[in-house]
Amino acid sequence: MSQTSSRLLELLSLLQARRDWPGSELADRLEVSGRTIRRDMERLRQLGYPVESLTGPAGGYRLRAGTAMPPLLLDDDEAIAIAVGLRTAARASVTGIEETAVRALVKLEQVLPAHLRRRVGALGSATFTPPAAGPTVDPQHLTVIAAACRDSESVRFAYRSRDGTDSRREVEPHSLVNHGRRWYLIAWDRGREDWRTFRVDRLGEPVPAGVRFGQRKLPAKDAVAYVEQSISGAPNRFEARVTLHASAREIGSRIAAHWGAIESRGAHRCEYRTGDDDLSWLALRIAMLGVDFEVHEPPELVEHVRALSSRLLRAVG
Amino acid sequence: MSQTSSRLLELLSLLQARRDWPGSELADRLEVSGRTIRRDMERLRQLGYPVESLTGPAGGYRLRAGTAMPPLLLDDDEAIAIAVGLRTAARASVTGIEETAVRALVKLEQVLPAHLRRRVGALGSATFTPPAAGPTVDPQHLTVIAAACRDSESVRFAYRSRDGTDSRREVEPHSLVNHGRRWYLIAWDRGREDWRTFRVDRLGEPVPAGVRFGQRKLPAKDAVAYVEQSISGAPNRFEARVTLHASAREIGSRIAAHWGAIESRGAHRCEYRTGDDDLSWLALRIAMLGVDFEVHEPPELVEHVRALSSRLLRAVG
DNA sequence: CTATTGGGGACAGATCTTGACCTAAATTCT
DNA sequence: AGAATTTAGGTCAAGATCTGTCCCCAATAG
Repeated sequence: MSQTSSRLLELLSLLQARRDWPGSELADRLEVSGRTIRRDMERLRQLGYPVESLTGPAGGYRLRAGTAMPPLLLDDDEAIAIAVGLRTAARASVTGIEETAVRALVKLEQVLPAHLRRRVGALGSATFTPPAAGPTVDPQHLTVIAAACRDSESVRFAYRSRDGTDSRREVEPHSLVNHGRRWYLIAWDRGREDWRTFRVDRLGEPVPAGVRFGQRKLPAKDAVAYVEQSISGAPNRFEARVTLHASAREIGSRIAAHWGAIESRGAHRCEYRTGDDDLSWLALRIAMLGVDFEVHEPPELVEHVRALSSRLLRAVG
Repeated sequence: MSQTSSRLLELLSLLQARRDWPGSELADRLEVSGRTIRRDMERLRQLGYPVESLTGPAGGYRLRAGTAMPPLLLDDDEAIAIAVGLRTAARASVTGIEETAVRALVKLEQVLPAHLRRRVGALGSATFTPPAAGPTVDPQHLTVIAAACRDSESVRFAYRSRDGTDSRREVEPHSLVNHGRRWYLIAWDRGREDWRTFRVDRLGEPVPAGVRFGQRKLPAKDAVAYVEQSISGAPNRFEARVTLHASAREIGSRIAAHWGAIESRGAHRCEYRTGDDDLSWLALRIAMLGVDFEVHEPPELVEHVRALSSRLLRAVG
């Protein structure tokens, strides 16, 4: 039944797997006549997929880039590569596509066969994460929560608040926001009967609670605004000010805009301002620039750099 | 024409965008009767997509994970997120999925609409790449070459050899191999009339030459073996041996296996061996572990760490 | 010029699709 | 327990679609 539909899908799959396909080969593979293949191409074109064709010997069909995305037909390995890629993109915190990456990840994981999911999990744990990078978010947590947001389903999880006390929460998730290298969950806390923001790196074992809920109105313009006003009272980070012995041009080409501001201080000097929660990570980020520098603020960073320096000296001396 | 096929695709798209869909809403949206929706679900199930359904109020349809990947129907933003994610996965050089990531990227880029490709390019340049990480590969180069390998199409590019001489090449690409944090292209060099391996980070402006060719037989067991025998004479890297002041367990949990070998030297000591082409990157990777250490080899690394230490000391006065 | 490959019109028979109507089963809410 | 809601699916008839065959045309590489 519906042989036509499945044949069209298979055709799309073949056209994505290789660039050029002679019609006769397609007819052979799909066990239909050449005439039907020509008609299928006509159908695909009518569906909006731009199929190019070349006549003559060495001719054939070819799927071009069009104006809209066609359905992607992936084999197992490709699906895994995409899942792994999206996980790192979701963690990146610099490109500005983290939230979209999570959305795509939710879509992918919803239909990802179980055996592939296991392989993704195994690969994910092999990724190199510098310990100085601060607490990292489990991509699995992100997808569970994002799925719950999308489907208006409440979630239960364990939470460790800033002061270290543990608790169990049941919330109605509203949205998941990436802000300043951190993920925040905005949700209505069922127990507290109020809105709360949770740092995703501080919650554990999120599980969908299976209870659907109606949308509540967020007491802010939008989710990002809410996060900003929630965390503004507790910036929880170090703001560094350093002078780099290099031109602003030279440095600017090597640093993404999200990572701090650069101001020129002459041909061979510039000032770099950047912030972070984690001193080690902050220090290394500056050291990685590979130029001489001077740390002005904060005093904790001065102390940290000094400690790092002596550790390195001990290492070789 | 072929309304059924396009409706099935739209149905798949809707089922991927949200989890639960009441049949009536689907019927409404697709402007068909409820009976047709039920029949479509039957069709999808026969095509192998596991559609779950719940009866009663709050019931509806839901696409579950099955045993095979269904076609992924992405919106523009999601496609971009996937492209960006795959680019970073292709560059990762630790997870072992780089080659698959490139293959998926080729598939995606072949059908990626032009306006989306521009957005991907813009985002890619905003990524943070530590300057100490050594020469990086342009993902665009990777996809051009991988596509040429897949489609047996020859390629032209500029190449700078190890000793710094520039040349233009026209080759018949055989395969693209990721080996030891580097990308290598194995190809038949048309000008030299022999097999060559090229480091992808040293080639520029690859363009498909439009000439198809027949497969030649590679003079080695497989592509990986060929790369290994080609580069074995020129390891071109530093091998570090350091003692870390921490237990092997503690360190092992923070380092991916690909990044080096760890051997226990008692409860509070372990030996770490790792290699790299770039001293800065090597030094920082060790420093990032956040524990005290001693560098034994190579002497260049000792010197480099000493220099880094004094730079840090200068930075804080 | 010739062989090869896609494009497509016409036709007939087979097959599929759809909505309408109806009954059954499962599940939630009252 | 009972009412309401939602999916499941059988049946039917009218209409649309699909397929293979046969045929000729246009473009292209060698």
